[in-house]
Amino acid sequence: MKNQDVCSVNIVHHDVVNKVKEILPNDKLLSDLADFFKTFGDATRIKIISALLESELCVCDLSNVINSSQSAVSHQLRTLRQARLVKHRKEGKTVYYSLDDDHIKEIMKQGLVHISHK
Amino acid sequence: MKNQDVCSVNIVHHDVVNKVKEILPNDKLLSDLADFFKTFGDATRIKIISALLESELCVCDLSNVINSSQSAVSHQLRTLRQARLVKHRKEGKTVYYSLDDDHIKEIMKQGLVHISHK
DNA sequence: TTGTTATATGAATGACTGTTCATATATTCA
DNA sequence: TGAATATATGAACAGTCATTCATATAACAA
Repeated sequence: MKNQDVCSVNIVHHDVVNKVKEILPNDKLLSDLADFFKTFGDATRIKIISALLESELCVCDLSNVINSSQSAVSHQLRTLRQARLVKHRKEGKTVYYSLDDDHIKEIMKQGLVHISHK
Repeated sequence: MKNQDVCSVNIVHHDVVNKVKEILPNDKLLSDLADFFKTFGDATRIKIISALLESELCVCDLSNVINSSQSAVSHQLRTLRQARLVKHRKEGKTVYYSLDDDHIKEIMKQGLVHISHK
């Protein structure tokens, strides 16, 4: 299935491959990391996160700010909640969302720096 | 279509909404940012990036290190190339890939810190 | 209780994406 | 030139995902 069988015979750099294999984090961790970034990989969610960088907001406000339907926002907030990127508090009928963590701001900043440099 | 029509009548916080709307980056930038993060949002690509954090590698080495087929790796390298996350140099039949930019290491580090804290 | 409003959610749909398989290209070697 | 090897790529397929629509839930007000 994998081409290890084919390729292991003629690996170009045995030593480098082995060294990298040792240092590489395990699959579970890397898969979790991919899932974490995947959460940032959608325009609607990025807009929600960006908006929440500025201020706590309720669902209706959010849907207004980023110009998406209430349902779409609600679905994406669910995703963000499950990824533990946002937290929420309830006040009567209204639910207020905010960012869960300061790393998020840092990651967004790094991303912006990167794409601005290109 | 959007629920602005419904919701603008009874926005809970007019002032906050307007302030956030002003500060929020434009759609194009946020969309680019989402695309940037989307590139990190796949296990195969994260593995490739992680491997390249350690050392420059050719396609065959990469496919060995992360245990994926040569074709799958090649396809994902194309994606990473288009996102300008990796660069490559050719030496005979062999193509060596490496990370394009130091921001990438920083972003990976931040991501790891985040998921490790949860 | 009844009506209204804010939010959540399930189902359906269309679009997107990653892998595989087969094949093409390019380079080296005999 | 012909064979072998490293990499790239197009097509097809399967799985994933974001949105919409309809509806449910929950809280408040009359």
